[in-house]
Formats: sequence, C-alpha cells, structure tokens
Amino acid sequence: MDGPVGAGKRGKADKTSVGRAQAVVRRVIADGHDRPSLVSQIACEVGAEIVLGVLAPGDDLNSVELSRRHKTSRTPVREALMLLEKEGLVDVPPRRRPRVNALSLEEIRDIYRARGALFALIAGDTARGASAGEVAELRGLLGAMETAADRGDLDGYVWANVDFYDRNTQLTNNRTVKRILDSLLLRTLPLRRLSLSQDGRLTRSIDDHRRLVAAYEDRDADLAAALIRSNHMNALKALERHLGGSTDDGHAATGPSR
Amino acid sequence: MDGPVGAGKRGKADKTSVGRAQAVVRRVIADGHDRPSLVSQIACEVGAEIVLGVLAPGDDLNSVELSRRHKTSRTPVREALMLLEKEGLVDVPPRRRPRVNALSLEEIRDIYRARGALFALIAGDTARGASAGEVAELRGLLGAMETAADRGDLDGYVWANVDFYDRNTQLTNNRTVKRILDSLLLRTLPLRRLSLSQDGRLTRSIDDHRRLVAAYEDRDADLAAALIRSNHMNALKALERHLGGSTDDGHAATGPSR
DNA sequence: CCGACTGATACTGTCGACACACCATGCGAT
DNA sequence: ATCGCATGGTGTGTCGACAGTATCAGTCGG
Repeated sequence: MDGPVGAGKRGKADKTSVGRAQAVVRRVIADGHDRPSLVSQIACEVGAEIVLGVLAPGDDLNSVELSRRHKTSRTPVREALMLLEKEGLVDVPPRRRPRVNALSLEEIRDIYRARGALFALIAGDTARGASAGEVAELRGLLGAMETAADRGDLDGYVWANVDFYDRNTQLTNNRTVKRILDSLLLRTLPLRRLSLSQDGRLTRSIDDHRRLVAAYEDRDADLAAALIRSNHMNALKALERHLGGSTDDGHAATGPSR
Repeated sequence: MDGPVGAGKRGKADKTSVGRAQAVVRRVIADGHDRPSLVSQIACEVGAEIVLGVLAPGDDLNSVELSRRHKTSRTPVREALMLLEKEGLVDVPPRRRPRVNALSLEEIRDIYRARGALFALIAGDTARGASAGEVAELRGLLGAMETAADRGDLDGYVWANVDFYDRNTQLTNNRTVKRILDSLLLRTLPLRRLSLSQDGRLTRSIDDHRRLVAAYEDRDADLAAALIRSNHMNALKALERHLGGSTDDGHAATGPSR
C-alpha cells in the first residue's frame, strides 16, 4: 500500500543546516537535563544526518560501524540509537540491524493530525495567555520567515518556521505538549521542505502564519486554533498530493485512516 | 543492609493488578515490535511496580541493585531504565542514580490537557468512522466498567476504564496518537485511583462514558469530542482539589515526598 | 552545637569480549 | 536451471571489568 517515502536526492548538508539540525535534535533528545554525554552527542549527529536526508530511509545503522566512526565502544552507540528510535527517526528491530525509519503515508497522516490537534491547543493558550511582548516576539520571527521567503530561500524559510514553532510552543509552559510536538516535528522535518516546495504552498503558509499572529494580537483563541489546524491539514494535503497522488484517493485526509 | 528499593507496604499489588499493569506497560514499551528481550522484561516489571505504587516517587532505582534482583548484567537494566525514562516514569539524571519520577501538579495539568486534546481527536474519529460492531464492543467494555462500579470495586473499575480507552484508541488505527496516549496514560495511572476515589467522581465518570458511547452510536462526533474533553477536565479538577487543596503539607500519596 | 573538609564507599559511564542469531554465499540434489 | 541445505562471516545482545565521580560517615575547626 503506502510504502516508504522520501528516498531521494541524498542530503543537502550546508554548514548552517547541519548546525540548525543538530540544535533541534539536541533540544528534543537531551530535553530537560542536557547531558554532554557521548550518547547525546552521537544521537545528535546521527539524528541531524537523518533529518537532513544525508541518511536516507532504509539505510543501515549498524552499531559497529557507528562506533568506529565515532571512536567509541558500541554501548553508547546503542543507547543513542534507542533514543532516536523513541523519537521515531530510527527503527531497531530485535536481532536485526537498526535502520533509518521510513515514514509511510499513513504515519505521516497520523503525525500531522496529532500535531494539528496539539498545536491547536497551544495556539489557543497563546492567544489567551501570552504577553504582548511575547506576541511581538512571534511577529519578529514571522518577519524572519517573510524575509527568507522573499529571498526565495526555502531552507531558510523552513528553519525560520521551526524557530517560530519552537518559540510558540515554549510560550505555554506546557513542557509535556512541547516535548511531544518537538518529537513529531523532528519526524516530519525531512518532509517540510518537500511540502513547502509545492506550488503555492509557501505563500499560503506565510499567509496562514500572518493571520495566526494577527489572531494572537486580537486574542482570538478560536481563530488561532482553527488557523493552525487548517495550516496543518493543508500541508498534509500537499504532501499527499506529492507522495501518494498516484496510489491513494484523497478523501482519507480528514477521516480516520483505516 | 542494602536498602531494598520500595521496601514496604506501599502500593496494592494483588496478582491481577500486577498482571494488568505489566500488560499495559508492555503494550507501551514494546509497542510495535514485541521483543522478548531482557530489557523489555525488566522494563515491564519495574514499570508495573511504579504504576502500582509499589515504588514510590523518589525511590532509588540504581542499576546495580536492579541487576542483582533480575540476575542480569547492568547493561539491559540501563536500557530498561532509559525506556521508562522516555515514558516519563523514571528520571535519570546524568551521573546520578535514577529515581522514580515524581509528577508535579503542573505536569499533571499539562498531561491531562494533552490527553484531552488528543482523545477528543480520537473520539471524533471513532464517532465518524467506527463500525457498528466496534461501537457495540465499546458498549460491552462500558458494561464491564458499570459492573465493577456496582460492586464498588475501584481497582476493577480503573482497569475496565483502561480497557475501554485502550480499545477506543485502537479503533482509529492512528498508531502515532495511540502511542502518545498510552504513554500519557501510563504516567497518570497511579493518579487514576486517586481521582476516581473522590466523592462523586466515579458516578460522574460512568455517566460521561455512557453518554460517550451513546454519542458514538448516534455518530455525533462533536458531542463525543466534547464529552471526552469534559471528562478529562473534570478528572483534572478533582485531582487539583485533592492534591493542590492541601498545598502546604506535602501529601504522602503522590505529593513530592522526599 | 553546627558546618566544612577528608576519606571511604558505591554507583555510573564506558569499554572490550564472547556466544548466539541473522545473512549471504556456495554446494549438491532434483 | 532452480530449489534446498550446509557453511562462513558479520552484527547483535549480554556480560564482567575499570576509571571517574557522586554520596555518605566520620573528623576537625569555628
């Protein structure tokens, strides 16, 4: 049915992207207590390579090779792989070699729906409870997104978008939801470029975010939540068109997938 | 004398509860690929002891003692503890002894809000997409809850409730959301008994669930979602009354015992 | 009497090693 | 030529060991 997707041109790994990706992975992995341990370092590097597409879905991640590459024993490598497995980036079957996880279209759909629901919660809280200064900060981040878009800098836009989401999720002080959203974000990060490169998606995304910030400024919680949901659903639809357009019918977008 | 972890009479550990708890933990831990490995076994046993309250929040979980108790080396124990950490049951500070995680009231609030949002999503999908047979199955599970409640069997009710939620989350085939919800359920499991033992909470809970199943049968997605949300908010309020009501003195049951 | 220092103790993070399980190759049988 | 089976190589799961650090008991100075 919906097989592994996202295999493709291997890796755009300019320096800034690597740094950004590692930072994001680090935030998700070493969430609260940052331990400068070997395992988190390995997890960050491998995780960054995955989200950047340097490692394609399905690639082998056997621990002996990784231990050689990182000049450590296999123990920390194994722990790092387990971390990444729990973030959904790696699949570690028992007694078999770990591999970069391949997202099925169904999983993508599930993730976007979950993200939409949780982010709607966050957006409502933000509209209700964020201070004026915090909303202004979000508008600043929106500005970064706009300038990146004006330059036609897709990667820059994606990272600015990540910044926006990151700050927005922080604002509610709901660490639990933020953690979940960050994890889901990590999984879909390789797809974001894809989704936004669709015709018209980028301008639509910017428009949605402009309206979202406006809703924050107006303290309109319901509108903010609805906008977030709409944005996620549209991004999902764009992905479905791009990935599963040949195989799947479209009506599964909003219904329970089965 | 080496302090045996969790020595004492804390927690109700009748046989069936232990089995139920281990099953739930296993479902969350060894989610997709069930590996009969040592690590999952250890994780299940320790996790069950935590959710049953045999191990109180703050209790030491040092790997050497656990390895002795489970007659293994420390490696699988460490991995099991990392698993449980990612489920939020254990806190593993760097270079310090792992401990049973203590939920703050704020965390509880966050978790219930996240659960409410995601379960509302699930409930809407169920109302829209579940087959008549599946809804009937849910009604059957509701019946189990009712009989347990009629017997005044609080533990039985809690487990029947877990069964209901478990089946309900399965119905949407949204593995991602189910996984998240199961993880959140695990964290709040020690609190459920507490919440339901509040005056009137149990009858109210049953009432909510009756109406929920009715909404499913009527295919009323909005009502189902609203009911779920309401149920979660009420449970949270009951917990806040119980835990935060006596703010000054740390309460023994779940409060930050030190 | 209390608080800081010192030493002993115990636990963590990491390592290299080993047995078993998986995968691929090659051989023989049909 | 294809299929089934033995065989070797590679990687995983687990183990015991070691260095480094946190924790605790006892001691000393205030």
